Amino acid sequence: MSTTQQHRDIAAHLRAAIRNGDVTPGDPLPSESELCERFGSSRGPVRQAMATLRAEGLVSSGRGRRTTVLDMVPTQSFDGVISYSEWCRQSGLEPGQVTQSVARRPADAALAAALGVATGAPVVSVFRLRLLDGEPAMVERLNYTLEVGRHVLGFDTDSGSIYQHLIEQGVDIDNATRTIDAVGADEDDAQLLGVPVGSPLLRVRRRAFTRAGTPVEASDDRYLPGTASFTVNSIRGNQSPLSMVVGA
Amino acid sequence: MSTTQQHRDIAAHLRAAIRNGDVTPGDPLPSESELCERFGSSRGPVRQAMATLRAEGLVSSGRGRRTTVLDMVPTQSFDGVISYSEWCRQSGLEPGQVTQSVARRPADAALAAALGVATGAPVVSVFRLRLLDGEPAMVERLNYTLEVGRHVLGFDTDSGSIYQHLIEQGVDIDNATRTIDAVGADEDDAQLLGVPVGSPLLRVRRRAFTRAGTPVEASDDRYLPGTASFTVNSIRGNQSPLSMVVGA
DNA sequence: TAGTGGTCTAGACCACAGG
DNA sequence: CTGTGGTCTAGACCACTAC
Repeated sequence: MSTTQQHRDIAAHLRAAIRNGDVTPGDPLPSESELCERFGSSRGPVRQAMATLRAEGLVSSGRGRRTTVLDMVPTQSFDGVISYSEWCRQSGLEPGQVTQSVARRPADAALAAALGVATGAPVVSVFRLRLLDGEPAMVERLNYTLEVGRHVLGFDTDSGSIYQHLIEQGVDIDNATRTIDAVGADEDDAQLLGVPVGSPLLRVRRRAFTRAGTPVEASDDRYLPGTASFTVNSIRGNQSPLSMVVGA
Repeated sequence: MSTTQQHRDIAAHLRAAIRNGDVTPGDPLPSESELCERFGSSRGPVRQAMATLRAEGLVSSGRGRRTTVLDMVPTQSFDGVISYSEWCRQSGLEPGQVTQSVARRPADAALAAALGVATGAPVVSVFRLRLLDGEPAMVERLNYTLEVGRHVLGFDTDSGSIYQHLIEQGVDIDNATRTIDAVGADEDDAQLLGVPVGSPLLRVRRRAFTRAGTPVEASDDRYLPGTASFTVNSIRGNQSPLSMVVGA
């Protein structure tokens, strides 16, 4: 929104050129001075646009070298990162959900630690089977602090995106951490997804925070293999925001 | 390396302050003008340092707001991303490897596509069990184009990092894409890792490229659950370089 | 050696959050 | 309102690559 920003225009223009195939992987992008002329701007906005593309994993650059196009890697908005419904829509697929339970209950030690509350403090938990184009795809276990979860208790969890609902209620969700690993299906997972107990599932645990750093959500999503995978692009000389760590 | 760079100094100083606990999650960082004074620099380098911290998921900022510290999230160098040995060392653990086979063989259709060569063209494949502090942790299947793989054929693959060796040979590895999902152990995996066939494993497939975009490596690593997981931090208003995609 | 991207300066205006 | 971070300008020098 807001007025047009040069660096966004420039980045969008280059992104489009890459996606259209006007410049193909391995080709150089126009030089910065050329882009300055073409967009009638100074070097600042051009460099900011380049930094964006670099962060998205679309291009690689370096001293003396021309900036070159890498293989196209899809990126994802924050909404798509945190909301299954939004992710489905961005992928052109139909999300669905079958609520198993919505409950206010006391937090066990692990959940309390994740949400930054005392053990036994009340939290709101949602347990849903999620569908992809009508087929079982993921088992979702959401847990919210009471302050946030109270907006969930009065919401029809079969109707769609809880995240969307929370944003509309003015809940401040600013950042999230996801931890990805593999687990075997437990009995609930197995029954809902229609696979044997112990079958491999891709587990994504998510913690979401306010701007001030207060935890608001701690969740556990388990995907059927083949329905979802994660892709990340790393470039030499960049620190990767994704890290592999030892242990569960 | 090279002369001291202000933006790196500033970023390093702030990173250290965060890790030392001088500023704790939720606290504001010094304002940009304050940092300009303290480091005797103009705003450019300060903003570049902030952009780095933001990309690393360490801080969150926005118009009018102070830049605030998020929970500390480990980041990873490109070397750590691509090299198991380097990752272990960064984690303070001892890497190990037991080579099962090193072979020059013709590529099947899938591998040929991944490496950008013709089906049946010769490639170099390495199959190793990797250890973490002496215990089985991961099954590694590496595949290189012939031009790169010829440096591997004469290398003692039980001695350590192939990536390190390739870099020393002057191989140009500039960027890599990792795709993460879950699979069941096949017979080879099961035997080497000491788990039943079908047990959940975390699979990381990696494709590595030169600056010009030529594929050089296509690999498949399968981790025992509990030995490795991935963590990523996402911030509202940023595009995430990690994306979740439909399908295997 | 010519041109590139990386770094830096010293200014400026604006949108927005907070008191 | 004041101060913040976001955006932008118009210059400059340097390290490096490719020729």
